[in-house]
Amino acid sequence: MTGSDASLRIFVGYGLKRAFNAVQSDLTATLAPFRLRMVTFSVLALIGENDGIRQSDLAEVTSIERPNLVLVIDELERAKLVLRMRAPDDRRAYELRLTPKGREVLAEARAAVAAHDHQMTAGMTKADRDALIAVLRKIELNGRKEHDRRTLSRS
Amino acid sequence: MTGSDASLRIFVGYGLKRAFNAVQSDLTATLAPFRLRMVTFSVLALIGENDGIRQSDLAEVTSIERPNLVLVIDELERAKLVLRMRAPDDRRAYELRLTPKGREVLAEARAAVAAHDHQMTAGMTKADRDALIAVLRKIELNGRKEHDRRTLSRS
DNA sequence: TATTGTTATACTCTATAACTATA
DNA sequence: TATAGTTATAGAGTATAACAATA
Repeated sequence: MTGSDASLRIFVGYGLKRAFNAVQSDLTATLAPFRLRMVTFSVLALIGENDGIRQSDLAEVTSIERPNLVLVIDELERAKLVLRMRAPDDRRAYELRLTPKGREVLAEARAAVAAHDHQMTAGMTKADRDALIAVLRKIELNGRKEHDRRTLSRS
Repeated sequence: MTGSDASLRIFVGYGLKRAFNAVQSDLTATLAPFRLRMVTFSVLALIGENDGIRQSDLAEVTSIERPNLVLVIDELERAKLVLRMRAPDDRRAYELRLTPKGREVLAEARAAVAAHDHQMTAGMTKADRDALIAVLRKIELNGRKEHDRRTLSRS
C-alpha cells in the first residue's frame, strides 16, 4: 500500500511546497562545491547587484530578520567574499561590497545555479519559464496583499 | 535605497521560494483557528483519503521522516482527530483512521484551505491553476530525477 | 536478519527581546 | 527618542542513530 495524495494535489500550495522541496534539495547540492548555502548565494548575488547596500536595506529586500542576516554576512566575510565598510555619512551603518574573490565565486556559482534552474524546468520553453516566473510573482503579491489585509484589520 | 533583486528574479527557483513563503505564511494563519499546522493538516487529509494507512507508508507519501511523523500523529491523536489501531495482520504496525471529529475538522479546514488557495491564485482561471499545478508537478519530478542521478552516480 | 514504531538528540532556520553606538 | 548593527536565545522543522517488539 503506497497511499495517494490526490485530495491535496488539487491545491496550488501543495504543489508549490513539493516543487520547492525538490528544487531546494538540488540547489543545496549545486552550491555545496562553492561552500555556499541558498541564503549565502542569494545575499552574495544581491550585494553584487546593489553595491554598497546596507544591512538593514538588504534585510528588507530578502525578508531576512536583521539578527539572522548578521550571521550570514559574518559567514561571507569570513570566506573573504564580502566586505563591511563603515558608511561615511552614518557611522552606525555598514556598506556591503564584494571582494574580487566574491565577484569571481558569484560568477561561477551563478552559472551553476542557472544550469540547475534549467534542469529543474527541463521540458519547458523559455516562454514557459517566463510565464511561470510571472505567475509565481503574482502569487507572492497576492500573499503580501492578504497579509496586509490581515495585519490592518488587526490594528 | 531599497535594493533590487532582478538578478535573482530570472530564476524559477527564486520565484518558487518567495511564492511559497507567502503562501506558507497565509496558510498558517488560515489553519490556526482549527489548531492545525501545515503538516498536521496534510497528514489529516492523507489519512482521510487513505483510511487505515500505516505510519511507515504515510511517512513515504509525505517524505516526513518516521521519527518526526510519530510526533505529528501524537499531536493529532491528542486532539482526538486520529486513532492508532493495531494492525490485525502485523502487530508491529498501526492503522490510522479519522475519528468522527477528525472528519468534521478536516471538512471545515479543507474548505478554508480551498478558499486560501483561491485567494493566493486570484486573477487566475481554473485552466491557469490546473496548468500551474501540472508545471509544479513536472518540476518536482525533474528534481527527483536529478536526485536519483546524483545518488546513483555516488554508488 | 529485517521492519514498525519509538526515543533521544542534534542541526538548521527563523523569530524576538534587549543591548551598544550612533543619529 | 529612533535607528543600525549586534548578542543571546528560543522555537520550529528536519535528520540520524539506536532501541524494543514483532516479523
